[in-house]
Amino acid sequence: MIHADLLSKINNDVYQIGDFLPSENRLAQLYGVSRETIRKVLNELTISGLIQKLKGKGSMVIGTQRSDLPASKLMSYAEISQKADLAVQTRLLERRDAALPDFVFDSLNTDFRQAPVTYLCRLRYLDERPVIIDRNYVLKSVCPDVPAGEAEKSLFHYFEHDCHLQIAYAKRQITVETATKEDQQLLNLHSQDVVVVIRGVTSLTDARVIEFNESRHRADQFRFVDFARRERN
Amino acid sequence: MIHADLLSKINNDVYQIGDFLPSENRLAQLYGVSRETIRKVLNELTISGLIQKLKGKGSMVIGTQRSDLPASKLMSYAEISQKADLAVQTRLLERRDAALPDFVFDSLNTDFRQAPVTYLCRLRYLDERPVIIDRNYVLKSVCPDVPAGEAEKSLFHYFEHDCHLQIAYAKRQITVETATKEDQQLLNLHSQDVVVVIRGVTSLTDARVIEFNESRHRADQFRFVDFARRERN
DNA sequence: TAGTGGTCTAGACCACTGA
DNA sequence: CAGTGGTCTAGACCACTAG
Repeated sequence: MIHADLLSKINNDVYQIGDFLPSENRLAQLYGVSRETIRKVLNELTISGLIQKLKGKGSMVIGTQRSDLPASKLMSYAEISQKADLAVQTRLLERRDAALPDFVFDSLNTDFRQAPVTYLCRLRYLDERPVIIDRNYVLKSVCPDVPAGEAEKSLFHYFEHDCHLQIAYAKRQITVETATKEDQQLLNLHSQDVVVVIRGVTSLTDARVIEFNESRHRADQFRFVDFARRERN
Repeated sequence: MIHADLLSKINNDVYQIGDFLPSENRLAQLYGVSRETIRKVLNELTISGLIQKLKGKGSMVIGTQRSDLPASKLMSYAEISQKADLAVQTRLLERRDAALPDFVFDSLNTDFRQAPVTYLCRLRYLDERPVIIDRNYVLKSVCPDVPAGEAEKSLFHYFEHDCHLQIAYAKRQITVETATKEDQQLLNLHSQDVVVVIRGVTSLTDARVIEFNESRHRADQFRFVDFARRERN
């Protein structure tokens, strides 16, 4: 893959921040493809915040993946941990069949009222300390069951490799809320502390919803990195 | 613009969530362009989270802009307020020449140590209540001056329309921190309260940095909406 | 089978940068 | 001026979906 090759060259400083990539025509020659094909790859790198194209000059490297790791990408906790090289642990606290509690999420998703789900509650540790409470509501209509063993590893991995379901996108919302009794207990917080709450819906490539989730983070451990491009009008 | 036209049709429910757009070939006919041109537009809508393409079936509408307005887009506060139709006010608290305080931002940007900037501190009100403290450090080398009048309106508007500088992208980081004395005073908080802090760097289309900024939000008013797509491997 | 999106091509013309 | 990226085209072949 051309994308993967350029990506690794950027991440490994073959092309450093501030450098220009070879021109589109040159890259087309080098990889033996047409210029439009190269442009599609460069476009992806642009969106990811790795390069900036300068008209008449070339494509300049402006970032790497390793520099802002725990980014806003759609990655599972397991994947992020692995990339970030952190000492991480997951403990499954609860796993049971349930109905989707309709008060938990936006009123918008009325289609899923009382839908049967597998409810998972997991506690994430960083350096032996609990930092995140993860709750997942996996729709049984899409994924009938989630083995306890898999839940302790990676949900995404289970969906994609064992169930052959392709995760495509997610909508998430970040807010800050006062810690509940349960938050305090599980994350070792005090009554006046707050947690960062991320609620979201995850969907597949065929646009079916597969799960709703809520992630409650210790505020002092929370960090969210974002890259945004301006809409050009 | 084809992009704008499809966008407005999605936002105005001409194509509703769950509907399929006309096929790529049909759209190419309708707009009198080639299919590849249509595909580029649909690709942008896909990235924005408005449609999902289903192989062999078509492009389904999965979201609108109005449904998740204050998104992770790169927009100024003035622009977001306008779109969201909020009763908003901005008060300029301070504006002076300064040197970029090197302790404020990542150690990475060493190029800018002690660079001359225009420092702005603004307080944002929502429904008469102060909710955000915005600090900007505008590089004088790129934008020599920022009139007080413009600062009270929109910085982005001033950059783009008066200075003819094109904003291209920004890197931002969200954290939660305990409120400083100044936070408490300006945002009417108590000593044990926290604020959501967004720090960022804004760059132009020619990859020059134009400003650093820090945005301190009342935690109870903070909300961040994100759409993320899974990298396909 | 016909229709859909996924990918790629070879070529054209433009606007912009820099020497 | 030559070289760069920006945009668009007309056509090809593929894999997938549905009837």
